[in-house]
Amino acid sequence: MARLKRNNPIPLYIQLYETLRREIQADRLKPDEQLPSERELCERYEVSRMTVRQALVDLGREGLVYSRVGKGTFVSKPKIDQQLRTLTGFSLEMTSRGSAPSSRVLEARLQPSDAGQANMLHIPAGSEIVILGRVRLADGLPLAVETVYLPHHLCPNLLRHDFAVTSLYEVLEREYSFRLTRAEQTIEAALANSRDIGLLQLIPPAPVLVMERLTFTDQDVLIEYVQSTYRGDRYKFRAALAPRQNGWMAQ
Amino acid sequence: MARLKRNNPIPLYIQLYETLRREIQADRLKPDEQLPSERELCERYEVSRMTVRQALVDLGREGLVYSRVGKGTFVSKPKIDQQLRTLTGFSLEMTSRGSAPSSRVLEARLQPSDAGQANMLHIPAGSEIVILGRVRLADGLPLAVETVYLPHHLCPNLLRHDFAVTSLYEVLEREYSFRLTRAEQTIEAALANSRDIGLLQLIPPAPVLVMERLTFTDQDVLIEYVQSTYRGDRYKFRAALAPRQNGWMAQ
DNA sequence: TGTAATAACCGGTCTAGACCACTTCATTAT
DNA sequence: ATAATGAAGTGGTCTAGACCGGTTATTACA
Repeated sequence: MARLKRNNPIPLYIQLYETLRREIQADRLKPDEQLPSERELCERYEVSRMTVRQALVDLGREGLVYSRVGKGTFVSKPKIDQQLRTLTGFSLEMTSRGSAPSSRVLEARLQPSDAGQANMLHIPAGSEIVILGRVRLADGLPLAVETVYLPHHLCPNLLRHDFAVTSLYEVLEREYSFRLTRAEQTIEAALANSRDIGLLQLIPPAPVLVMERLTFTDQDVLIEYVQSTYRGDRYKFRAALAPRQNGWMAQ
Repeated sequence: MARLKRNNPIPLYIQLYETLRREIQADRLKPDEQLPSERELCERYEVSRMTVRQALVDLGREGLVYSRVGKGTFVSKPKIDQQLRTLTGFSLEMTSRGSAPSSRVLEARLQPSDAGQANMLHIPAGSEIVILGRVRLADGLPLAVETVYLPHHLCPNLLRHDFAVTSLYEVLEREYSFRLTRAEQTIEAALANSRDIGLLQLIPPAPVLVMERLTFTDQDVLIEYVQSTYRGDRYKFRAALAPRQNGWMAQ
């Protein structure tokens, strides 16, 4: 059992949160299995109960665990649809719902940014950006067309990866050590244009979901602008809404 | 200044949360105005700092306030687009973005539920449901077609209100004392059908956003099923996504 | 007068307890 | 055998402190 590191810039409750999350996502803790009680976790990890609760509360807010007074805390069943409140990439999302993700790269290049792109990414006009265009497939069927714009100076040499088989988010996290922590996303309906129709094998007129996303790192650095077009007949967004959490550990 | 009630089933941190929320929503605390410091709130309300923080954390999670280390906690600027994470009705949402909401009632009646409706609302098949169909307008222009299904036994005499001018959520909260606290919502793209085209004054083929929502009370009672069709050219959903709160109060 | 050190204050994290209501289960009394 | 009881364990809430690093205004020095 891993010990938590003291005198570390990473707070103890986040270390514990990530420890437990790894146990759950690696399936070492099965759905509906009971976690150690809060007081047991205190002893094992040598922290106070408030610290344990901060970790459990965060896990509960993300739907990974649920708690019952008098009984205990348990691992939740895995969710299927994309949870809007959770920031995941396409690959992770498809994997988690049991589909095999793949990609066909349409373009992967550098170019100087025009005024609009520079404004969107909060960089000086003319500075180089990485453009990555892909068709995203689930179980071999085209599901979305996605174009990502990144400031080149934040991720030099990004394009040496083959993004037909590699997850962009994994590279950004592992190789460049960016922690992607926040995003602003909009969703609207549109009619598929001729490009979408060809790439997604649609029959016009076809409705599509157009998703735009600005993703930020934990340092609040804007790292990507994504525009995705999803097939309207195959994709649905799901969100759990709550005007206030009823206590810390609602759900 | 109101005092918090002790020996009350409502936790102190929720009482404080609601006190501060009322101050903000009544505009007695203006955007970017600084709140009293955590230690000041401790003294004023005679609670410990952890309790104050639970209230502030909840306010922060909803975007009503934001905090800066070394500076203080401040009231956020009001948001414009619909925040997916926040549960609001159409009327409140339009008001908050500066549009005048109105409605045209298409149907308002009772009928026995069929199998599908009963299943959706978790009630016995054949028990009565209230059906309320409306065109929702913003500044006089049709924006959405909405049909709400409610179990009749939860809201008897609901239909004596004129829902052309009355907000359904306000009636449910004020008259029937339901606290609407949680919803499951899905969003997808579709082509407008002939009914939508007529009611929303669209020119075919036109894309629409179809939103479905199940709303629950604080007692976890399912109180409504809503299906809404929004004009794709006039409406956009916006969401702030976070994979984990970076600390409790990540803005 | 300008600047550097300092003290006061801020939110973020953490501790080591406490009491409560609820659940479960073993023990006891009927 | 069954029912009532009570103890043990659980999460939910709360207290009264503590230390840390970031921010800011003041103060003292050059």
